[in-house]
Amino acid sequence: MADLYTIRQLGKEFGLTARAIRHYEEMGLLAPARRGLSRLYSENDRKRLRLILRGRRLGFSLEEIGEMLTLHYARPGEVRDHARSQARIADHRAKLLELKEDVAMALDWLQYLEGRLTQQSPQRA
Amino acid sequence: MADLYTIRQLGKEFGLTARAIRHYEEMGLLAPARRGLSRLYSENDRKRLRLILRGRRLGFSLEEIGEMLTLHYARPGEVRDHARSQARIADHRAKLLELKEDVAMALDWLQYLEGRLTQQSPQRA
DNA sequence: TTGCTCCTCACGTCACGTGAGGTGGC
DNA sequence: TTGCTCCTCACGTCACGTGAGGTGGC
Repeated sequence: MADLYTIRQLGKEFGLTARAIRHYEEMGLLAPARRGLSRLYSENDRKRLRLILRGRRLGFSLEEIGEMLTLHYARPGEVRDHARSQARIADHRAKLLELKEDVAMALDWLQYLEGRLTQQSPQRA
Repeated sequence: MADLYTIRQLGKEFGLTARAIRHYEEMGLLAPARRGLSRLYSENDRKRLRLILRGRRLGFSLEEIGEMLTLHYARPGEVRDHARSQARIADHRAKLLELKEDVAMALDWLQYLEGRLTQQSPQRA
């Protein structure tokens, strides 16, 4: 009935080891159901994992990601420290805007490196 | 005469500990001059450090960054494995384009979270 | 019973953080 | 001599990787 995933299935889908996924659980970012000792991940767990991985790629710590997940899954009325949440969002936005600049500059840099490589010293068979 | 920096000066400028900068040297990414036991960083060392930090923010390993620095500072004729270098550049470009998407999605997400926060449950003093 | 996947330790690794304890030149 | 900054170990931390050794259901 419900779409359920084993840890290896999720790992394969996202290119993770089972250990990594268990680590996110140890850190309080996931709380899958169990069938006996085995973990069973719901569609919602899968969505949380997707958010976790995006946060990691962007350079956020698991703690920061946990905060944002709590904010994301809380109903607006449940959010405790409103001012703090807004400040964290502002900080993260600032970091992302800098990262955006970094990405653009790095893409230009790769372009430059590639140009130098292909222009001169063509493969002499 | 020459613009020279101490390890703390560079650390302060880039928001790093001296330990971090020494670590990059241990990993072979920097090779500052010495005055006695103390390290002295040139303008070129400073530029290398800037590139190292951008690479780190973008999620590359120190080993990957080292490769790219070697490529960057080599004269085109000196580049050994041409095909490999182009492949690495292509891989990094692909990663950066995905990261660009991640940044855009995360910025939208923050917008959404902030909207939910400010719309409803206005601070009741 | 054999295979496969799951599990829980538990030590290793990468990129540093953080003192501990000591030296050097204005 | 006092302060400051530098140094070299060396152990700690975060986010996992990587076996070791064992269990469970098709």
